[in-house]
Amino acid sequence: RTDKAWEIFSEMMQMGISPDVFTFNKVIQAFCTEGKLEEASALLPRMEQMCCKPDVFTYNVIINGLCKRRQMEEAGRHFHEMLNRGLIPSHITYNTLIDGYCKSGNLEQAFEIRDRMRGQGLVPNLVTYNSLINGLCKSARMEEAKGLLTEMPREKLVPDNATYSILIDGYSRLGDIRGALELHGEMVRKGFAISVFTYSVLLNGLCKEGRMRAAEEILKEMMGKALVPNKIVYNTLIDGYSRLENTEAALRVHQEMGRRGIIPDVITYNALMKGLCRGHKIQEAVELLKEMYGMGLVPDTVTYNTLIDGHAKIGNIQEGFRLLEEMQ
RNA sequence: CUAAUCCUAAUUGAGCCGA
Repeated sequence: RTDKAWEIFSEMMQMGISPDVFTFNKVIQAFCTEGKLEEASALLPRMEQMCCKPDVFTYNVIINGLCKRRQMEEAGRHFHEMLNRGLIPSHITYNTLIDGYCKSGNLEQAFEIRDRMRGQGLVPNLVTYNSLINGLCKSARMEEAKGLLTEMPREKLVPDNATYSILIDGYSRLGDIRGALELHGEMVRKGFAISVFTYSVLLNGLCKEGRMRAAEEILKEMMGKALVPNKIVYNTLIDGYSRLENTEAALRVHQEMGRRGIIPDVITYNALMKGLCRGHKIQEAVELLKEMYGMGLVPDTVTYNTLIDGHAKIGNIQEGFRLLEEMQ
């Protein structure tokens, strides 16, 4: 809501209340999260003339906005700009850049930033490790990822739920369910407080492999620890059953989530429709479209693509085109 | 208010590219 933020910001200036660094940082952050990075950068000179110099937070926010949009060259420029201004980058500055480079697939540069961080006397922390491990996992470099995990205790760092879920997800996406389950077993053995989030990652891995029996077991284990499944957990299971065209089971999970008072979202319905379409139960899928509307949910591109694809696959091109028009 | 604002992990479609 940059519009609103900007409005209030202007209003406070009109009232003669001068903004401070904090105020500016918030406005800049708002622009960044909306992807209006030009506007965000344009505020730097303005804040200087109005009240104050940009601080490390200011730069972190901007660099993060650029990293999130994979504009790494520009992020690097801002990083150097902050150095030129005599500002000392923090852990967060470095972590932000490391994550950005990892997500852009430039692991080399990510590690270089880590070294630079060390050179400045800053010790890589948990987020640094998690970001790098994530980068390695996404590049299918599991050995090195695991290597970083084992290196953590030497740095007096304790892996957290993010660390484990990153690795479990990494193994899962490479089809290495054993590796994923092994890590899970390690957490259980250690008596680690596994979160619902982490469970959902493992469940997703099992579901993608069609291991629904195992998934149900893990779900039981989770609930046995008094953890409450959330929407994502249910959506994941529905997707798993849908991939196997087990529409009965998918619908059963859908009902179960309703019984537990969890409101389905667009993803829930998209996953259900996928199963029905694959099982050639297109009519039922279309029924769900109505049900969605009834719940105040707005079908998205995925919804329509699923249905159009379903119709196309059974040769009902005409209905496919009708849906195409309906979505426009 | 202010030990305030900034960093890391999960769920849905089709197509394209690649093997």
